[in-house]
Amino acid sequence: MFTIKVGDDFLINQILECGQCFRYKKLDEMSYRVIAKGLVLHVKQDGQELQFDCDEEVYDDVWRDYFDMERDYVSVMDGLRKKDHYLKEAIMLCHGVRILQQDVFEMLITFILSQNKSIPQISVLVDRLAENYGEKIETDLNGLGGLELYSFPSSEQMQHATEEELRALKVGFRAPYIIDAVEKVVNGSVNLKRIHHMDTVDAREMLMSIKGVGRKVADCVLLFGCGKMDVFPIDVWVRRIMQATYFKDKQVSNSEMLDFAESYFEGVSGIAQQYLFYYARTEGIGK
DNA sequence: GCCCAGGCGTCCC
DNA sequence: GGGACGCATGGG
Repeated sequence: MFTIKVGDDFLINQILECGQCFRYKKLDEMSYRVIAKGLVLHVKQDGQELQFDCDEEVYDDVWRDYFDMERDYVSVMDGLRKKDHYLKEAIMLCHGVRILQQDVFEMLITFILSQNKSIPQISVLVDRLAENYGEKIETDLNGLGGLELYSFPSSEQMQHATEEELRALKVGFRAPYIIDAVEKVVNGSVNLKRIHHMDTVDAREMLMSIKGVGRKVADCVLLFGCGKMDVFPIDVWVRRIMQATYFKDKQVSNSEMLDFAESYFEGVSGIAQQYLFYYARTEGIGK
């Protein structure tokens, strides 16, 4: 057990439920189980106290980075709040959201799966891939009652997966996309070891060489798996809220929206996107 | 049965 | 570059 103090820029429920993470389970009010980095974590927040069921060393090695603890979200929010009343209201409700630093390969496959799926359905598919290709996680936790948990597979663990196998897991038309992604990652033409150090534009171009990876999926991978804060994934929800706010009086294309976002949000468009996304979903904007 | 879901590839202009 | 359409599958 390890406990730290957090400010009001950290709300575990908002962080996990804002649509970036697909491998958590709510156990109780502000209490969750998360599977990430080949580990199971139980985390609970009680006001300013954040409790991890691990020791300090594991926190320092794994979870500090995962929860993006070194980034100053207070400053980011201060900058964004000043810009307009939409951001001000979004941040008032979503001030506890942070961008998780998740595994790149997991994000790649997860967001390939995400197309034309609802968020709960994506979780089902991700779990199914983990159960079939990942490793059973050994835990010494009490109260799991025989529950088996599986880590998300590495590219190596998936490299012999076949299209028929994947279709049997009900990934549908995304099966060949996953095959192509695994192949390119394994053979190195998409180098995920180097991607963190690459320029956003180059990294995006590399990801988009994979069949089934377009601008939106690539930008989600860059944001949630590579720490690139200067991207702006546009999905149906972001499109709705952007039309309802910054582009009230005219229909705009995605590229117009992107041009606007990348200059207006000044290098933290990805974080702004996440506030707007969570805000749009919780407030049901455009629905 | 119909529509929609964190889109994308293909075809066509 | 941009619009129309098909794509597997499941839920409402």
